Amino acid sequence: MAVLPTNPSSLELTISIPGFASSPTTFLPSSTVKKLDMNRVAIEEEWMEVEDEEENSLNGDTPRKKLRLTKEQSHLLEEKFRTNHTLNPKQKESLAMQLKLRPRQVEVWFQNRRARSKLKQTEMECEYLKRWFGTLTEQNRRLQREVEELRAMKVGPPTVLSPHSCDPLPASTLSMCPRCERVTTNTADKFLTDAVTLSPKVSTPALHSRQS
DNA sequence: CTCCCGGACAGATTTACCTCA
DNA sequence: AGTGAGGTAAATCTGTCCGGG
Repeated sequence: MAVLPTNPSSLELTISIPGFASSPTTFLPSSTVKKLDMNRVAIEEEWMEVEDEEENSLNGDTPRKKLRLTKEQSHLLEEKFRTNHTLNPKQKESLAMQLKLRPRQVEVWFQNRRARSKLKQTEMECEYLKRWFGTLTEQNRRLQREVEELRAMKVGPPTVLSPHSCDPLPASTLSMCPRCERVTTNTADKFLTDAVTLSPKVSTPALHSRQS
């Protein structure tokens, strides 16, 4: 395995040898892998050595170690992600080279990043829908109150006004509005019920167009 | 057209590491 | 200083889709 002297001044984070995608577990002696500088072990021959070592130690019981990206690496990955959420093989290769990482690590990072941004988006939508639900609930309450008030008002002989001329219509005998010919009931009660049913339309928010 | 294979990806899960009480 | 809980992110696993032979 390639164990190189650490250089604390070049990195904020020091890392251990990461696992490889092709091998589910990385088994390296913990005494030797601790605090390895990722940026110093990434050249090809060294990775080959690491892979050999891994191959040889697959049956060991040393727990795999996890890579921690440096701030610089994360920053560059984020920058690339901002312009492109997926990479073609060429881009992946060149970015990996630039970051001194393996292409597989770049690929994994992008996969996880996509998952994180989708999760974030879903959470935002969830919050938005919660607020919308609250608004609708409140609106519904208001309309119910209004219905109750209108019901209370109709206790005496009801007078229903034509929606067009505002002329009083005899509600008890009304069967149809003379103008629009749509009211089929002859009771003010039904008229009021319809008014509630036909409450103002609430436009559905365009959830997917809110992403910026 | 169907089958098979390999690569890319999403989603779920595991796990190492970090922070904080 | 030590420790356990919880969070984060890298890595892995599994299943699906799709293009090419």
